[in-house]
Amino acid sequence: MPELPEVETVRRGIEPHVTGRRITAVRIREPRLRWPVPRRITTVLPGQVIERVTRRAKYLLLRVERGHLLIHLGMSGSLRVLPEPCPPQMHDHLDIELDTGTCLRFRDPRRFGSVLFTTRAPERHRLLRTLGPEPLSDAFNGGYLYERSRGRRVSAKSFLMDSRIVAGVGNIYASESLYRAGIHPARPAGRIAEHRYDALASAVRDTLQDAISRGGSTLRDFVDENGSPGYFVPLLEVYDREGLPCCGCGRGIRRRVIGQRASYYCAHCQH
DNA sequence: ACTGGCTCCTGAGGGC
DNA sequence: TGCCCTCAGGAGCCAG
Repeated sequence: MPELPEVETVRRGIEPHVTGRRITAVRIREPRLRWPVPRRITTVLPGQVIERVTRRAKYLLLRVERGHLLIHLGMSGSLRVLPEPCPPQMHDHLDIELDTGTCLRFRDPRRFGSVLFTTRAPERHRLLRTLGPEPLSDAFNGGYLYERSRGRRVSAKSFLMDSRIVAGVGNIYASESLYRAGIHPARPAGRIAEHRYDALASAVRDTLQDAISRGGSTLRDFVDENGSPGYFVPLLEVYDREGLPCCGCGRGIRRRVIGQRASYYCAHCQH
């Protein structure tokens, strides 16, 4: 599933192909996503130039002249740059055709993704305005986490996955970061010392940054009709490794559901 | 203000 | 080989 590093990889992958390009047509084939794809983008977007592609949390933002297209990949969404027309397949929800003749195609079998359009400042959009700081920004640090966590009884893992606290840290990287920081995922967020939050903030940043670097080097070419939609196999130390030896102590990795989410950790190395 | 639980949907994977 | 059942998963939303 696309986590923040994959979304960033997708952003970097499509950026050179769409920036500065004028949209010639938008075709919606299957509007049913998490929210219906707004019909008006088929009339509003054509003629507009895509000025830049940015990311906020796991949302991709395509800035056009008179608004922003918000794209979320959900858990099975992908964006591909098609150099020339090719027949759409099942779950291909929409095409954004460009003046270069290339086509940006959005596909999402499980329909947890979304494609929305706003003419207002994107940070004011209801889905973006409640988001906490970006995990790779300076605003995200141990002191910030410590302050926000006082009095909170939720688990460290749920706390870290709360997008109002920090944006875009999903299930996989929450487990990985807590492991790196030596913090037990079920520990109440309000009962973690500040220096441990310093370690956690660094772990989150390093884990995501490592994965982004890996994504950048793993991808051959983003322009590929059949190939890679931007996913890659990240280097994971605990996620989905139940029963396998901990890289640190050799004891078995455990799996436990915390906050309705599978969590993986080492009971010996994390407290 | 917090917290936990529900929801959307499909494909993968296990059991038989 | 094939069918059926269960379930994971992002994250907004709602109820308590």
